[in-house]
Amino acid sequence: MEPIAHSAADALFRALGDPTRRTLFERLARSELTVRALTEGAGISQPAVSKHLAVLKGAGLVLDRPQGRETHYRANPRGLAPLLDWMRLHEAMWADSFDRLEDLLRRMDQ
Amino acid sequence: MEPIAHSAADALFRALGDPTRRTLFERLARSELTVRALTEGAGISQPAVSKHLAVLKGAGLVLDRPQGRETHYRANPRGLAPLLDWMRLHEAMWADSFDRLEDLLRRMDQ
DNA sequence: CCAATCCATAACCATGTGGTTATTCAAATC
DNA sequence: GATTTGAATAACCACATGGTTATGGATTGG
Repeated sequence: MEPIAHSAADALFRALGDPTRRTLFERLARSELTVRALTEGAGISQPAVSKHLAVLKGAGLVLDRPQGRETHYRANPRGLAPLLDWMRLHEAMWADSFDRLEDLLRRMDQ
Repeated sequence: MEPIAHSAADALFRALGDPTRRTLFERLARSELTVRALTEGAGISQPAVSKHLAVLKGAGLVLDRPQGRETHYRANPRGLAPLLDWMRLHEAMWADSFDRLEDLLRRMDQ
């Protein structure tokens, strides 16, 4: 249920604001993993992991690939694009540091 | 549920995750404003604005300049640096994924 | 076919968060 | 000096959030 129209950046910031969730995302950025594999070492229960994954998926940060009874998750390479878009709005505040990321964004948009 | 390692990126993501707070930050990125000026047009009470400003200040996103009975706030030009650092940390990761994909496509072409 | 496994969902609980109004203190203004 | 004004703090409240255990549906394996 979404009574208010949140921007894409909203969902991204909120999703990444939780350290546990950000850790899950970082693990998925390295390799595709099942929920089972993610649960091991996460320090929380499997349902908690599933809920975090649902949030990450809702923010467009991860993609899921159901295969039989297990679900494989991986990072969405373009998931961070809206975050880069938002940061570009404030480019003036740190323009000198922005060039490399801007270049990356261009490559991701291909 | 005791997140021990609270990184700077944590505070940034959490602070920017709230749309009201991000709007305040964006206004301050344009010009320095008093709490009074920020409250007008924010749609919330003055104490609510003050609390948001305290969060933004805690995240290093804004700086305050008390002057007499009013306090002027402005965006901290270096406030977004940790966020940029976090993205740079993952830049290599994205690039790797991207390179692997390019590599795969190249091999398929032959 | 039956049992075990993987994952999502439901139901619940404690704490955090964002808002309010009331209050206080310092500083302008009269 | 008295009053008004700006901003932070306190006290409180409703709801969101992140965790748990319990459950169920689908799939795999013996």
